[in-house]
Amino acid sequence: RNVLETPLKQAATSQSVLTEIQPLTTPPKPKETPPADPWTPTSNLKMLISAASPEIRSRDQRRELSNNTRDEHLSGDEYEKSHPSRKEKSLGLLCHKFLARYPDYPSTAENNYICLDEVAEELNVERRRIYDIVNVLESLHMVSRLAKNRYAWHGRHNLSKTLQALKKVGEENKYTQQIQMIKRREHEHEFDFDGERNEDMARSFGSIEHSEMSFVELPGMEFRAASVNSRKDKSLRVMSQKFVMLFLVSSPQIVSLEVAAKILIGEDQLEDLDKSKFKTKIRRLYDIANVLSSLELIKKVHVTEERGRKPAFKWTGPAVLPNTQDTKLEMTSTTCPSPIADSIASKEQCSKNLFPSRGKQNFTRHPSLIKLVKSIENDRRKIQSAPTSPVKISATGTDPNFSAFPSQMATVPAIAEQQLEGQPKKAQELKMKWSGSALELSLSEAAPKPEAPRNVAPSQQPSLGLCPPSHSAVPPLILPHPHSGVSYAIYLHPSQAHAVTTYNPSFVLQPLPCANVTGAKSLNSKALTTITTEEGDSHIATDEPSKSLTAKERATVKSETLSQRCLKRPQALQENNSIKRFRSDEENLDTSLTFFPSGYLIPLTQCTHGNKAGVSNKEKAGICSVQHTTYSSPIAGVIPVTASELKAVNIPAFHITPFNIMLSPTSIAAAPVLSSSCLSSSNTGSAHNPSPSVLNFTLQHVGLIPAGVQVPANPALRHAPLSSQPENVNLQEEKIFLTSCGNLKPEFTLFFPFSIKSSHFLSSLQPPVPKEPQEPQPLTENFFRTPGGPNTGSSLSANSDGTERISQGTLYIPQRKLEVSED
DNA sequence: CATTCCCGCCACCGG
DNA sequence: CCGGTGGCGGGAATG
Repeated sequence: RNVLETPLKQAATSQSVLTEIQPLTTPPKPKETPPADPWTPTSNLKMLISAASPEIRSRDQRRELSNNTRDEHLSGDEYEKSHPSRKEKSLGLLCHKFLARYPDYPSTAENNYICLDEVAEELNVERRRIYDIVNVLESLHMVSRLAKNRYAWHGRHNLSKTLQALKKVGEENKYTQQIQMIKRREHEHEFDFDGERNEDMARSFGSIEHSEMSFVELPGMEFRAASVNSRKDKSLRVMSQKFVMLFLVSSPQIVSLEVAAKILIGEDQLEDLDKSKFKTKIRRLYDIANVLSSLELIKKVHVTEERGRKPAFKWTGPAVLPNTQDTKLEMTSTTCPSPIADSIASKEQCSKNLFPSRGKQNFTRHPSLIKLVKSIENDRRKIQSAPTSPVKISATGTDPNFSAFPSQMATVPAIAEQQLEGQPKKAQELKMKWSGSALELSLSEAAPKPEAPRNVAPSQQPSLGLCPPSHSAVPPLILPHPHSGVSYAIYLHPSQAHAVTTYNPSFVLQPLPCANVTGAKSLNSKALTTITTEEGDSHIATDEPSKSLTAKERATVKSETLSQRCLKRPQALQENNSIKRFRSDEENLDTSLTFFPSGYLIPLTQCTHGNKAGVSNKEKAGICSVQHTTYSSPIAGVIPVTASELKAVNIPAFHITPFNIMLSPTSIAAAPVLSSSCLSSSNTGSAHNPSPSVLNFTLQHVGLIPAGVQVPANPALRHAPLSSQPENVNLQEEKIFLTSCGNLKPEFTLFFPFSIKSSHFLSSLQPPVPKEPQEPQPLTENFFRTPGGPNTGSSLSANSDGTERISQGTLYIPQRKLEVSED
């Protein structure tokens, strides 16, 4: 069929098109392509430029010249056709145009409706292409379908939430391990896989890990018309989500197409490396990647492994912070116990459902996990009682607005602004964004030495019968494996802050936990303590490193455990009873998420329509809906709710977490900025930097850091090699930042983002994993290939090359085997 | 030749 | 039953 036709058509098209034939139905002449396009801010321009290869650009210029001066009067289609350049028709470009039409952060009030027909027409493309774009946007919840030809534009408001959710789901799915496995396999390829140990692992992964997953819904919009969110969502959307998950889960946030494709395929059917299928998958991934690139969430790079150079993409989007919200909730929870709590649980459940795993039996609870949970709960209590607990603060403000914030908090923004000063444009942008977003500084401390993963005796763990609601708190603790460390976040803005935090693994600095700091912190420390048995005082810097890592891991694990538990519960999701139960159980907990009958997760942030619609009927719905209402996005304003609801509302709104200042998302640069500032001396002239004093001030203010402690501006930064190359920049920054951290205190250790330990630990904790000492950590594996490595034991030594080794106070410069190169 | 990915056929599905 | 959706894969551009 196609075979025959295609050739003809194409032949025809290619030629005729060139000439000028275009059976466009489009009456109005589009000619938006030209410079006249209203690109969104600077970013778009940049993107465009970067996107377009030099050749194209030159071509464009030529075109302009030839065509006519940039006269407005279009000479018509003539030149239009003249751009046969394939690139000009690229999805990425098209996506840019598309995005240019809508604001990143549309106000709720606006009528952000998208009519596909219109758009297609205006952009002068076939509808089909629009679908491609919209579908991936949908996967990020940047748009939602309202009806037939209509979509609602949400922009980046929920983006952070979506990412968080995706990350979580990704973690639950053990994507990290899957990636690992694939890489390993490929590495040892024909070597055969029947290897003893590997085999086991492979098996387990293969059968168990892959699960089918359906679209991950977030808050806000799904339900509406049942019709709208008809299930059966197949690929693109889901594929896009999975793809994103891979980034969020892997530590160097780089994912190669090949791996992604394999994983995406693998899920359904255990691999049968169907070649054509693989090819198709790749094609689709390119489609998705193009859109994501337009969103500036990823960028294309190449990774050079021993096998050669492969196409890959690097995450450039906002770092997905652990779970700020949860953290916040945790803190707040004290004051307001509420239904919110379930949200997390429900969330997990949802995700679980999404990823049905075949073997329930597979889920094992790791004792340590259990312990963790418990400890957390305890912490919570303590926190509650604690005088200084943040809770109070949040409690204080009844008003969801952040105006209510305590004075100290208020200062933060100001500081931030100051910091921003030196930068020309960005600074401004940031400022603008400020209002809406929180500035995030995440500090984490690294652990110098790898420690044995678990010190804790298994026996100790008591098992909890319930799904620990508390876990709501957990999420925050969970840092992506690579970065250990607790981060505290201060939300300047209400939850929805689209704020994309820049929590970048690489930049994470962890302050040692101070005893009295806020809940989140305390949680961590406690958790650690408990788990680790050994150190009660987390506060002391020394042990921190190991602890923190552990903590993270544990947290992670724990979350898994929880979710698993949830699964265990009989059809909890679907049943009212179960729901009720949840409620009661979790009453004390607060989470930002609410359980939704539909099985979708609904983020607080966006529930705008939610309240009207769904609520009324069923009790489940009622419950959910209520919560929804409660959460209604801050932007929209507060929606009146019942008292109980109110509580809930407040919580989310305030989210004041101990310490995390989030920079506006857009400014991915944010993190970098900070870091650069640190080394400003050597660095280019970007100017200013957040002086350490400011930082200290802030930290102290917040209470994260003991008054005495100071974060020095670090001279050490200078050490960092400067490279003019773009790619290197990131690394440098990372290093630098790290260094500075190290200076912070003797206790502080530099922490390399890709540290093995964490992952290592993680893996060790994982239930499903067989007895073997372990496989090499995920990260490690990617970047550092260790020949014999896998079995080395828990020590960092895993990196045979020593790359991973970290010593206190030392600048740690990773040597990557893999090289990432810009396109 | 390899990578990237546009184009559009056509199955499907929701109204 | 029809028109909107969107899976899917050929094969053209590009590298």
